[in-house]
Order: sequence, then structure tokens, then C-alpha cells
Amino acid sequence: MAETITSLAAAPEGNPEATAEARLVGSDRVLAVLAELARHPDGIGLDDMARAIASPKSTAHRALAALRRAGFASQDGRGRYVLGDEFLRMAFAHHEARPDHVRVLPVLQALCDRYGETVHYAVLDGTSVVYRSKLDPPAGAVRLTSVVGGRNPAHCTAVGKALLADSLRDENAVRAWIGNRQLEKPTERSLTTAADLHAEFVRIREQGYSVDDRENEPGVNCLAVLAYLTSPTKPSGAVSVSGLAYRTPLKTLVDDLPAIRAVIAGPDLP
Amino acid sequence: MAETITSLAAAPEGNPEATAEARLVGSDRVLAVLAELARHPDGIGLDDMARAIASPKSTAHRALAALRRAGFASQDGRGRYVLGDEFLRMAFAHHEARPDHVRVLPVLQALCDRYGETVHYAVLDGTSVVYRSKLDPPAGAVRLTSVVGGRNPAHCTAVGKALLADSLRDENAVRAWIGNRQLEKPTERSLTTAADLHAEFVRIREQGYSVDDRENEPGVNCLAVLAYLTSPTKPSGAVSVSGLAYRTPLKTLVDDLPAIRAVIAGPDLP
DNA sequence: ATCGAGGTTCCGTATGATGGAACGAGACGA
DNA sequence: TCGTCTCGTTCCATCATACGGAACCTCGAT
Repeated sequence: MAETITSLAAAPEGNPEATAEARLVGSDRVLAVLAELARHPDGIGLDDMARAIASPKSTAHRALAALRRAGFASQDGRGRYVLGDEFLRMAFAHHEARPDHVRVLPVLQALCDRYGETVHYAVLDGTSVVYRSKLDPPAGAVRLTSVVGGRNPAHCTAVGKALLADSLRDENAVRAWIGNRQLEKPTERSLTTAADLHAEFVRIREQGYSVDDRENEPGVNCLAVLAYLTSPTKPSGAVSVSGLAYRTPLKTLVDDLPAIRAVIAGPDLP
Repeated sequence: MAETITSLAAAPEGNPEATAEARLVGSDRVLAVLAELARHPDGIGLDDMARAIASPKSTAHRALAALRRAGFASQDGRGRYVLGDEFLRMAFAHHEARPDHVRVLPVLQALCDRYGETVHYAVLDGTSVVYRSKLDPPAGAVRLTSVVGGRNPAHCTAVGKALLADSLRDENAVRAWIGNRQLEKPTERSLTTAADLHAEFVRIREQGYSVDDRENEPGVNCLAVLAYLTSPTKPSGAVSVSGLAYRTPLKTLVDDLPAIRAVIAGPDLP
């Protein structure tokens, strides 16, 4: 059970071993230790930690002591260091109290209920989308690997395209947004040229919704519509329903669009 | 919608405003800033932050710069500081990869599905229990306020009593565990004397499960059984199903105990 | 009993943190 | 349009604090 689809929303991915950046000092190093700690869900030894941050043991030890003092790190029975409970409490409590989150949660719940698929709320950040809220279906045997705070390229996700379509109104804007990057092409169906994207954005603006038909992940499709959480004119982000293509074909979602709109424009949103 | 029951698992609760501890220095202060940041889901201004950590603006600013460098803090449109996406990503990704969590998740899902109530996995830490995993029912109009990493007094929760019953085998042990504390009594029904608790623990050992009949939160009850995630003899924690008394009476859960046991002892657990 | 692999502590040095004060930018009212 | 107020940002001389090599414990394994 709980088969996994890889990397809908992978991490920025620091170098696997040894965060080999320029030597960090002071509190920067402490924060690097914290990040390294987070990368090791089953704990990490002091030596490995020292190696990971390219510092002597005593320095790593001092940093870990500071983290322990703050409740962000603790030690399991055998001395291995793990992220502290207090750290997780902070993060979860903070997330659940975020204004965005509390605003969209009812909507996400309704949508998740209706389709039994994973739903997201995401915002645009430069060239990628950041997932701000996520709800998994209760009984889903397949779980997407997206994570709150995780990212995906904007141009091949439904949420990203919905948001881009709103802000890039002509092909020049699209071209400017692309700049001189080579757009990633995670699947065969991803759009990667300014022309294709502009055409897509035009369609999206006409339709009022955006789809990702296996453009980001094979076998996964997605329907997204804009969400106006903070302003009635400028969308703050977008809400999406992601389905496994064989279980919830796009057509199902598109046909049901009025219901989705109703939920999103519901009494809970302005 | 989304009515809330107060404080099943409240935070350790730092002083509301002004973390008035002895003056912190260096990285300790940076971590204090991080914690303060987490306490303000809708952002905090530089001045308020400086006040909260009892330091001049420039010091707070330097700390925030370090956090921004690490991706743990960012600024919204108007310069207010909020926790960074990367921070949340770290926390969520870490939690979902924790060995304990991945082991119990299937069990929690099955139980959550079956009863449509919130389920927890928690471990004992001294005099309180710490929630390590939590699953909310999809359609729950009422949400418990428990949070991953949150705590509750062990002696008035089903999970806590189940774990204490396993480790405190006679009344002297119970007395020693209590020490000279005055046990909290969140509701009228909470047990707070060594004698009462010992009797309860005997019953729990005989029955093989533990209940919390509105002892921690009015109107909320709970049934818990031990979970052996790491060792076949020493329980690593306990799994509980928390119901609203009027919706899922304890009797329902107790009557269904064989099914619960079956789920917990399922193919996924040793 | 011995060894080895960690985690922990010590302490002189110099490097980076400190915080008061001045600066800049955006918001608001006149 | 112009002041002015608020709030984030930058500067810099002083000195406290982090640095890290090496010695020290404490287990568990041989």
C-alpha cells in the first residue's frame, strides 16, 4: 500500500552529502546544521554532522547544543541527533494558523471530499509554484509526493499556468518571463516554447480554468482555477485538483467545472 | 464550519508578548527570532521583533538576514517578515519521512477511514505525551486542535495512560512518577491521585486497551492501544481514536475493539 | 580487560557579533 | 506636491563570543 509517484514537488535538493558551500560562520552554520538535521529523518551522528558542514566536531557540537537549548534538536536513546518535537510543533502550528491556509482549507476539504483526489493551494514565486496547502484523500492508495513548501516549475503545472496566464497577457511578456532559460520538459507533453505557452494562456483566459494533462508527471493530471484570497482583482494563488489519469480523467473534472467553481467561489471566499 | 475545540494539545506557550528570558546572544538569539517568527503566522514587523527579543533593531535585522539566507524567513510585499517556504518544506518533508510516521500511517488511515474521527500516534516523554502523527477525518466539521509535536498531560489522555500503565507496574512506581507535582485536572473526570491512577492502570493492563472518557477535554473521548513499532516487547508509543462523545460514543469503539486490534496488529506492524 | 567509536569538554586566540546612530523609502495627510 | 512619520536598512568602532585542535569520557564490542 502507499505506492509513491516520484517528485511532484521535489526539494531544491542540496548536495546529497556535504553541503559544500563556502565556509559558514556563526549563526549561519547553526542554521545549516538545522537544515542538515531535517535532511535526516532517522537521525544523524555528530561525526557525520561535522563532516556535512565541513567543520570540526566541537563546532558541530556547539551548534547542536544551541539547537537543543531552543528545543529544535534532541537526541534519541543512542546519542544520535534528531529534529526536536518543538520544531515540528512550531512548523505545524504555524502552518495551520496561516491566514491563507485557514481561508482555503474549507474549499480544499470540499473538493477533496468530492473527488477523492489530492488537492492543492499554491502560489507563484518567480519561475516556480510553491505549494502552500495540501490535502490528501483519506483512502488514497497512491500518494503524491508534493509537500507543503515544495516547488514545481510553473510552466508545466495547472496552478502555475493559471497564475501565469493571469499575469503574462501577451507573447512578449511570456518571452520576457522565460528570459534565456531553457524551460524544463518533465514529460513529453510539457509546453516549452513562448508561442505554445502564449497560446495556452490565451485559452486559459478564455476558459477561466487551466489544466495540466500529464505535463508535469506521467499519469497525473490536474485542473486549477484562480483563488482571490486577498484581493478581488489580483489572484493570490490557485487551487487545483490533481487526479491520477486512469482514475479521474480530466474530462470528469472539466465536466464538473461549475460545481468546482461553486465550491471555490463559495461563502468562504469573497 | 470548522468549529474548534480548545487545546487538545496546547503549545508549551512561551510568554505571549516578549520572550523575556535572560538576554540571549549569538545563534541562540537567531533561534529565538525563528521561534518568534513561527508564533506570528501573519507576519511580524522588524520593530516588534526587536522588542520581542529585547534587542536593538540592528541585531534583530542581522538575525533575520541570517534566516533569510537560509531560506527560513522571507518578506511579504510590505516588508513584514514571515517564515520561509523552505522552512515549512523542511519540516513537512522531514515529518513525512520519519520512520515512526511511515510505519503508523497505514494504520492511522485505516482507523480514520473506519470511524471518521481524528486518530493520533503519540509517545511518552516524561510527564506528558507528544503527538507524533495525526490524521483528521476528511469531512470533520469539528477539528481538534492537537498538532504534531504538541503535548498533553499523560495522566488524562488515553495514549498517556496506556503507556504509563505499561511502565508503572505498581502503586509505588505511580507515586514516584507523580513525585511532588500537583497533577492537572483539565476536567471533572480526570484522575489525579496515585491510588486512582494505579487502579486505572491495573484495569488497562487487564483489558489491554485504555480509554479517556472526557478526562482531558469536555465532550471528547478516546480509545488507545499500544503500538510496538521498534521492539516486540517495549511499546514505542500508542495509537488512539478520538471521538466526539455525542457522535462516536466510547461504547462504539470498545465494542469494535477486535477490529481496531486487527488493524493495528495488521500486516504492516510486527 | 582492551580497544575503538562516538559524544563531550577545555581554553587561548582572533573573528564576527553588538548596538547606537544615521540613512532611505514608502505611506499618509495637508 | 510637499512635508513628515513610520519602518526597514546600513555603517562602524569596540569587545564579547565563536572557533577548533586536542584531550577526555563513556559505552559497546571483541
